[in-house]
Amino acid sequence: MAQSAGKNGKRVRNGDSHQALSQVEVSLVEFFVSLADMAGMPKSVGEIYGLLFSSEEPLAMDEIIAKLGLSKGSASQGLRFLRSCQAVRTVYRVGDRRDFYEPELGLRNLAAGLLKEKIGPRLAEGAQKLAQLEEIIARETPNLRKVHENRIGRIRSWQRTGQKIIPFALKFLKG
Amino acid sequence: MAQSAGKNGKRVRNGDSHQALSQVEVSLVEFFVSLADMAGMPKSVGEIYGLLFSSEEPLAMDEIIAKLGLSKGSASQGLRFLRSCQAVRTVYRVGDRRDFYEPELGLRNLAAGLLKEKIGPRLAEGAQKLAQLEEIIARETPNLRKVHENRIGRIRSWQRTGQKIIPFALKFLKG
DNA sequence: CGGAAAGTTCAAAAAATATTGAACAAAATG
DNA sequence: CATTTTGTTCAATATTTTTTGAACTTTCCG
Repeated sequence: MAQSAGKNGKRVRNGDSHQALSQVEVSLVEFFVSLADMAGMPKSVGEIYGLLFSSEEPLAMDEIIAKLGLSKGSASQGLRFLRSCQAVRTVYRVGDRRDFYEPELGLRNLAAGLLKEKIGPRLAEGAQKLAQLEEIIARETPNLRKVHENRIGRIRSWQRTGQKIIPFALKFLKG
Repeated sequence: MAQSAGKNGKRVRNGDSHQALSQVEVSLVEFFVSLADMAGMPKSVGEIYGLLFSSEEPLAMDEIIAKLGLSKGSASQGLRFLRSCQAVRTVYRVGDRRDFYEPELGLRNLAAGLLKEKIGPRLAEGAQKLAQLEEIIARETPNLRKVHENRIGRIRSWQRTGQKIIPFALKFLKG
């Protein structure tokens, strides 16, 4: 049977493949896929998080693969990414060699993970580039230097504002 | 001459093409290209904004094209995008048929523009999808429904938090 | 008008990104 | 050990996104 329904209602064949997802699963996966895409992450990452989010129980990689019809490679990389920003956690189960995954549900932790692991490093890079820029500007003629120093000052001010907001916003995200 | 230097210091040939950029211009363009990429925008958008940011005077499209070596198409679309989120403004000049562009420098305005024009609409979409989801869930068996309502509640709570933070952050961004 | 300058549009090409799957490693099992 | 299970890696492939440039519109100017 290609449309089997357990005790949990209608089942849907999505795309072309594999193990059926319920309507709710499909919708949640779509929801997180569009979030992922908004955040510039690969679709597969959204799919995986969405599936975990919709599941009461933690899932193992092979279950994720079966449900979403992803390749092993995608699943492995997607989970690696989600772990790396602490959007999912592994759960151990007695008598089962596989790693099970459950989603982080706290907005605060999700945001903090993303910030620390993904955004922070890039901002640091940016700060470094700015420093190099200062050096270059220092060697300019006084006239030009003035203009450029003014503009660079703008960016510095953006940075300061950002650094004031971030911890504040995180505090706001309690719960 | 391929390396001409005006009164404003060293000139650099970037990539392969066209009109030389100064070191500072190159660095600022690179800086904004990496920002753009962080924000999931095309490189050309970062280049254009970076060039305008580095320029004391507003620039016309053909000047941007000449300096960056972009195609007309990219320049036109890039500027359209930047206008659409109010990251650049057009400036009119007497006796010149072209539109000149200058960058918005206020972080507050930049953030507000992006939020209103690009992020807001997608969040609205998301809210709508959520509503559809509720309908689907309402038709589930009581057992499953309970689980899913709980999860959806999470997302709702994320939304509420987000909506509280945004205006607050914008106020923070004064200056 | 006729033509040139400014700018837009969009199909095709190029470049960047994500996904696949087969080969590999590590750990458990018997 | 040999074998199976679990998971990773990465070169090749597929997909998506960006860029290009030629055709087109519009406006300006003599």
